[in-house]
Amino acid sequence: MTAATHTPDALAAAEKFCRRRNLALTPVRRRVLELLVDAGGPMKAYDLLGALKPGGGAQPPTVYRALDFLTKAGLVHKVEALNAYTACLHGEDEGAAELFICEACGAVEERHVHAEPKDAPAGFAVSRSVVEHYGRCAACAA
Amino acid sequence: MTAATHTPDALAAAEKFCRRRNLALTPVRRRVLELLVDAGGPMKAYDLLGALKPGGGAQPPTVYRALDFLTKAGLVHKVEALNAYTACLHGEDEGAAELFICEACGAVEERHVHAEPKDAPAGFAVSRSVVEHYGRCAACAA
DNA sequence: TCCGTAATGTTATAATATTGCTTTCGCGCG
DNA sequence: CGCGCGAAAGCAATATTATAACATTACGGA
Repeated sequence: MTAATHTPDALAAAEKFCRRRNLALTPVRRRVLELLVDAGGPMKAYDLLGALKPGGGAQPPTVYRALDFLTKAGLVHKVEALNAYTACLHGEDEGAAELFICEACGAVEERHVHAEPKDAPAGFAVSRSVVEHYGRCAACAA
Repeated sequence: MTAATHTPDALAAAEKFCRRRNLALTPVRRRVLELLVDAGGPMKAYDLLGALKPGGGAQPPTVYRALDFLTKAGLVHKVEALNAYTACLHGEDEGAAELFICEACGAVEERHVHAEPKDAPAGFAVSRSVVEHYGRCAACAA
């Protein structure tokens, strides 16, 4: 079975989100999202792979395709500097995600930026931003 | 020979920078920096590797160690979302680097942020930030 | 000289990600 | 029903990015 400790609403919300947009939240995709939600923080693709099918049956494309779908849907973000992936629970389209990653406990907090960068080069049109702050969260402060 | 089209001052400045800090800008490190400066934009580690010793003699650790040194010295930045590396020519320690990367021509513009993020979670102490904006530069505007 | 340290060389392998092709499945339609 | 279509998943192979572990060299000081 797939019992889990996640906030029960998170997956239900994702399902509603997908249904409204006519996106197919298939079992594999749902399961990947569930693993990320339960983890409460970033996971590596190969850890997801291992967790997906403990027997070792799943292949890399399975998880990468699911992550690709979830990322495009906005339900997951890639943490670029960690090569990891984290669930995004806000449910609505927002500006660029800004991530605060605690290097001690691994927790990720997410904020959303609506403003364009103030100091962009003249004429530069931003289409996508990666903003990641590493440090220590309040609970892990030295 | 190692003739190059780089701004002649860039490497001289890097040498001065290292001398003042007692950092060893060895031939390999210098050559990697030179390749990045000449490229005028981000390069992948294995492209640097290929360019370092056309005969194929260089091994991955050679270039990764040089990049590690240059990154720590602040002379090179890793472009996280591209798994690439770009020369940083400003010469002095600054706040976090903020990169504007043109997806059409590959050019990278660099700015420096001195401010802490305004919307950090309470008590979060930032030690390092990754800020990368992707889009089109003025010259490549649609 | 002899040692200690920093840098580099060398070999192997780990970790991350993609390509290309096949198979399955649900669904609309004749 | 039976067929064909398209989306998703399975599967095998391989590409790309990065590191570990150990040997060798070069150079400065005791």
